[in-house]
Amino acid sequence: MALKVFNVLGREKVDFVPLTPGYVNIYVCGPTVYDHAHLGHAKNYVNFDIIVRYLRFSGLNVLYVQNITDVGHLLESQEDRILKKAREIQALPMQIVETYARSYFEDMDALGVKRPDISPRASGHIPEQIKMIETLIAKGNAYEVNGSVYFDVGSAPGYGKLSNRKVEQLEAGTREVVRDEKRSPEDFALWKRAEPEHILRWDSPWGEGFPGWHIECSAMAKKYLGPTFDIHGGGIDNIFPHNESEIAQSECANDADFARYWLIGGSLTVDGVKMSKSLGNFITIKDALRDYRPQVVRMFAMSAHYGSPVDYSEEAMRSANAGWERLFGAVRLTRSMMASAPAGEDGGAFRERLAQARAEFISVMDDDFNMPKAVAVLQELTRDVNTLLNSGQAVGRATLEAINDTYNQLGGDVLGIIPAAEASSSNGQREAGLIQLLIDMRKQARANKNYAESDRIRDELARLGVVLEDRSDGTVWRVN
RNA sequence: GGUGGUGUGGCGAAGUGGCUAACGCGGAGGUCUGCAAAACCUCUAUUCGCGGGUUCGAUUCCCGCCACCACCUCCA
Repeated sequence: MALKVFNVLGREKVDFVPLTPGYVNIYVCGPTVYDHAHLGHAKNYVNFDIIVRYLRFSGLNVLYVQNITDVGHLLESQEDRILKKAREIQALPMQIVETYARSYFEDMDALGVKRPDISPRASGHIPEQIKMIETLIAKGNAYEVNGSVYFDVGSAPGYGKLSNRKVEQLEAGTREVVRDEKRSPEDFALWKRAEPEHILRWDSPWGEGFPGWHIECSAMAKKYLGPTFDIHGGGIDNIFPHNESEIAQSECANDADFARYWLIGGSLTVDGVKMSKSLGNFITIKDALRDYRPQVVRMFAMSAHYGSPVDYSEEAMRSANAGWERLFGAVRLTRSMMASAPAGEDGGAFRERLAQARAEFISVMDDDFNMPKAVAVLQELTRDVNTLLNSGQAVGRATLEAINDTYNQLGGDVLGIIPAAEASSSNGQREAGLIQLLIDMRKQARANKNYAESDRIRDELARLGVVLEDRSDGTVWRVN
């Protein structure tokens, strides 16, 4: 395969060559679970979901690890985010973590984001983190002060290579307490001494404390993917200091390259400003899913290249919705025609069109996962599908099935925007029967030119969310 | 101040050294329909932030400038 990716480490588009042919190890920075996930998370994780789905579609064996951060993030005030939340609602820290970790998975499941193969938690990997910190101290890359351990940035020659920062350019840290202890302002914490009021604490060789934020990803990536692995993903807002620090720690501790390819996703913005928990300008995934189908949120998430920002607005969501409706309308029509289509009949010409769409789709996805263009390929195909299906000529079942398969694979398996045909329940069958009865009654009314009655049936059904469309070969319905 | 990124039609957005600058949304007109809806067709950027340069030719390469965003402090 000829997959190319834009490697942020080096800032150029390069051929993607897995470390082990046929296998891809990928690590993506996961959320800190102290609140419900918002659309910014949705964009990022949908993007990486599609990347993983496409790698698998390409025949690669993917091991996908995404952490859950449940300890270690400090606020400006030196408070732990999770502890702060716990105090606010009078709950144990691990209750908070559990609540929002579940919420996160609920949201991702709802969005059709496939679960990572491994979702390790920082709090469950304290020994691994301690061990890595000990290694760093032993090798002279870290030092202990008053029960805390800091990474000596000056000892890591490559520090800054991902974000193109030089240590001397960095603004000095502003945290008084931290600054006093650190040898250099740019050094960062690997382990923090726990003050008496700090509930989340573990024993360590340096006394009771808790791990710094960056070390978890280094320790867990190493545990599950090895010292060197293929892809590290994350959001642009974590490129510095988090990702940069991960690299420094891991490469110093392991004497090996860390991730070989860095794929960094652009932020979701609102009115041009980043959507974030701290700014409070966020829309939760749960809220968004009350108004839009998960497939529409996915369409929105891939309206720009994964590395670019996407701006949220009602208009953008409506646009994504309308675009999705057009695509799915063709799929729905294909499926409904399959039920009554004549068997046999090859439809050779259209098979070629489908093969062309598939080839184009692969070609654009191979080019650094160009999702907007992949959607465009499906939109162009949809024009031809609609033309065929509305041409009035009989289309054989084999052709319809080939069309359906193409949508299922490219739009369904890879992009996750075409839901599989749902098996109808007995309730569903009863509903379909009742609607068909009304359609038959309306047909009779129309035959009698009793349009007042036929329009009444159509309007009443529309009020219930059932839309009727008259085609030359009969009336079809759909639930809006 | 430093670093990274972006600037393409009413909106979102892809893209390329030169064929008609994708695709979607929106808008206008048309076909079809009892009317709709859906679909399809046509139209909707002589132009790609601004100024130079390289070139036979640049939106695409180079330089400068302007604007916006992100990061440098917690955030995917």
